[in-house]
Amino acid sequence: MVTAVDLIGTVPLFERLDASLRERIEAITEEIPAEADQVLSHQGAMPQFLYILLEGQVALSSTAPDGTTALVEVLHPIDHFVLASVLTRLPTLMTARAVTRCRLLAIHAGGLLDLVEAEAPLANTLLRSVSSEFRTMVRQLRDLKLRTAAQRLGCYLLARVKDGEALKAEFRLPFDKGLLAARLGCRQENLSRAFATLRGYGVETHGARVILHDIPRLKALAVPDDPSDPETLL
Amino acid sequence: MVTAVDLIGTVPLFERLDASLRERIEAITEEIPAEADQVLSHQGAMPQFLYILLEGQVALSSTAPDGTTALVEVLHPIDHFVLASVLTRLPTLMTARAVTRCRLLAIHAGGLLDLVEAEAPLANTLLRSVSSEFRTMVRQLRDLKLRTAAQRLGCYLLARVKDGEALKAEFRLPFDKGLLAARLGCRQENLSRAFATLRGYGVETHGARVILHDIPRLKALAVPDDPSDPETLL
DNA sequence: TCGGCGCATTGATGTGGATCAACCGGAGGT
DNA sequence: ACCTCCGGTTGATCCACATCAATGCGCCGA
Repeated sequence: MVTAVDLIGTVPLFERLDASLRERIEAITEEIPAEADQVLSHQGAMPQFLYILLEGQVALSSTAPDGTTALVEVLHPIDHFVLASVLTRLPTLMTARAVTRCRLLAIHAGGLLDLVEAEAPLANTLLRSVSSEFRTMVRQLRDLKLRTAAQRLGCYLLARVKDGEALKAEFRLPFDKGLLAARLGCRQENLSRAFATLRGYGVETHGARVILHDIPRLKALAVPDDPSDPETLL
Repeated sequence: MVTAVDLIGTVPLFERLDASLRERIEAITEEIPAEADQVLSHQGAMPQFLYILLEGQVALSSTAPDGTTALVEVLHPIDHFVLASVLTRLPTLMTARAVTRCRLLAIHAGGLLDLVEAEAPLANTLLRSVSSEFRTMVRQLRDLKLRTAAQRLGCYLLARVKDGEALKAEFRLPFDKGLLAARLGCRQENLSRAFATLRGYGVETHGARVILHDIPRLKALAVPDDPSDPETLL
């Protein structure tokens, strides 16, 4: 049987920690399932657990006082969520909802905080993680302000192609178009139009199946930032 | 004479650290001045220093490959910047530019990383800080997606009123309207129109001087999130 | 005092995306 | 087979904001 501690070892967040520390984390975590649509953490609530997504998909969204909602991120294995809230001991700013049936690890927030206080390696791992989440948010902010929906879609598609496929690529979307639209910060209708626009740039779609016929052309439209070349980040 | 170590002690980021650790930080920091418009850290570059702003204002902006730029935040004393990049050892995603003449502390990035590795209290302090920056970004993302420019301006104005002023308030804007517009994610022209809209909600302006005559009414329009009441965060 | 310059405001028009509404096509149930 | 439901698409219209252009106004130096 697979125990939680085995699982903890496979979580990238913790993989560099030594076994004794991982065991102590294991002692305060439990594995839990979640049904599709189940709310795992409610905006405005104090998080009881740090969650790690082992299987399935989880959507993070933030809703304004007037009730409108912005989807901020869709998580896949092996991501985690509500880390920043746990660390700041502040109520969450987003609601986490299972998109599909999920399997998760739930690490008790209080216990984790105690460990973080005492263990520099753990604090360091989390520091890296939160910092990179911060950077993700900055990028999203920039994309939202500076790129059109079609460009954001283009970037999203380009991000799914594996390295080495310079000209053509084919894959399927990891979730339905309604969710993709929300993730890209637009409505389903506009995502549809965005796909229509990209058709002129060698993008073919059949349902969730996507074929990119001309990656360079798509890049020219979408202008993705290329992480391997800091100069293009200027 | 005021030494850097005295200054380190006054930086909220470090104030909870014990004296010996602060000294070790002091050993790798220097105080530097900056002229208005001077670029302190360039997008896409590896940050050499963690900066702490002692005097003046610094703008953080992110520019897309096509050259358009989004201002993400305007910093005031005693904020710091490029922390997430230093911690992840990744190139910066934003350019930091002095808005006014500034005085700063520059903490050597490599040295800081060494300290962070070894010192749990330091790692913890930074963890809190990055986490709360992360939360700030989430909020900005939500505001941008969900609120109009007039609402964002309303929230911004309401955020400047000190607690206890429930009905009326008066203050001056900390920087010029061009910068405020960028900070709010709109053009100067639209900021102007936003102010015009708010005039109908008891907002009076004379240059940088702002008078709020009817705070409750403004709140009703802008619907700021009230940090003291988690329920309104729903 | 007068010109000029820069910031702020105001107006006219264009655009991206939201919203509302109708329609299409495949999957499941009967 | 048929109907129904639902995700997706398409079209029409609306709204917030950008953009372009003109004007107003305070400040400063000649």
